[in-house]
Amino acid sequence: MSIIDELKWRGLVADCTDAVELEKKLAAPITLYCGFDPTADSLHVGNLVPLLALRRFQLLGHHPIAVAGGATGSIGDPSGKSQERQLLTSEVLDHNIACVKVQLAKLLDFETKQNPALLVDNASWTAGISFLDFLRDIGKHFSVNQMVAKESVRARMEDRETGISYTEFSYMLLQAFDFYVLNRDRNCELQIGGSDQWGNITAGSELTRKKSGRQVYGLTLPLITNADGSKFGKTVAGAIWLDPKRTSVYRFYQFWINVDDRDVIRYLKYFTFLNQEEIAALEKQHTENPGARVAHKALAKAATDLIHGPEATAEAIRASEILFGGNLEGIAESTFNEIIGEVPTKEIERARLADAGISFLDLFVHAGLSPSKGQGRKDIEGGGANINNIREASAVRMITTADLLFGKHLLLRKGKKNYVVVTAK
RNA sequence: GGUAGGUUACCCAAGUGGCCAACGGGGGCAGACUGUAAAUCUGCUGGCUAUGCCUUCGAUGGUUCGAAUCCAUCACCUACCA
Repeated sequence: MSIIDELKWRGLVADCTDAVELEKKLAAPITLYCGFDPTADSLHVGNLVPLLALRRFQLLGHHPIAVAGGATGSIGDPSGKSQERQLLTSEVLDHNIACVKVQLAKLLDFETKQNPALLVDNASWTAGISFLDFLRDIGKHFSVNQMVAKESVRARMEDRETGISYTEFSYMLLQAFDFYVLNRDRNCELQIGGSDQWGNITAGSELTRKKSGRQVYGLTLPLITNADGSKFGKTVAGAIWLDPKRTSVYRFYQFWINVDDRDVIRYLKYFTFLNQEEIAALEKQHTENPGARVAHKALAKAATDLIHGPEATAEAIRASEILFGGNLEGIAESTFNEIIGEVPTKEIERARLADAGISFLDLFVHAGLSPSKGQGRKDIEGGGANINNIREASAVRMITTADLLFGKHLLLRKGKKNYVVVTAK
């Protein structure tokens, strides 16, 4: 199967330049790139689609280049942003790049002899260029009239309240320059990116054509949307990150388990490497018996595997089975220990549980399940609070050492899904 | 620079002297139903040492027994004019 067919059945082609020519070109291995700006010290699930797309290309023999945006990231892409952004300090930027590079490196194959992936930083070719040279060599090829017409710029120009700084306005030139340089130095002929990158990508292919007379291509991936209209990959607590220090493996796994029924098949296509037959089989099972959530489990397992590896995934699955598998009655200590470290854990001094103990309300707030005592009282009296998986509706019920599981732990829960283990020490 | 209007809780938005911790909607949290789903219905949605107390309606100062509401000054925003 060609890469284009592969992307098409997965619903991963939003737009591309000159589809016919591009398809011919892709019959033989080519070099392509995708940029990732280090806006934080971790990528999040939203970055996953283009990143996995690079890998899909690699699996079918093409040469992927992941570009860490040391230069572009220092400017800030106005695409899809309604507000001018705060510039990152160079220390933060350096830290972010270092972290993001590690994550990029995990999902691409740099070892293969055939078509090893490449990781470069665009700061390496922009750093040495003087402003004057850039204006003369690159700026000359851009028409401000056209730049202003691009959606990302126009939206900000029309919004008189926020406007757009000259810095962000120039972002497009830098990204276009990347494409030109990568084509010149590495014979890179295709750039992929999210659909919000369309303007930046076409700017790059035009610059390359004007400067080197070479035809290069662009392909954009769709913006992922949730069925209920909310933003993909964002929860109230914030983004779902790839870094386990920011989003625990358990929470990462749970994120996929909790995907809307209407989205799960689409996401299997977007976020896993399961093939057409495998996904069709899952779709069949999902349609026949959605309650079994076979597709959700497959999605969560595959996605978590990909990012965190099979071992951590197995632990997250096991913890999920224990917590959502029914009651904890007669559970073995070793089994219970499997959920520690997966769900958030809080410590409490053993002395506070001695004698009269601590009120359930105070314990609940201590565990961080409620932001304040007022809210905690409402949560508890509303019947949403559990200790050791038994509902406790009295805020003043005293919790003592007698409540400890295995003489050590308390399992608190708010609602159906929010667990915290409180450990006495 | 002139004139008019605005600034209320996470967001939108009522309230124009006491009944206001502040209507309503969205969002969020929780409960019921279910499948750790969707839809629906219900409750909650400033804090506390809690039948009461404290802080909050752009900022500061004032009038009043009493202010989100009236007055003054300042800041910011919007519209029209220059």
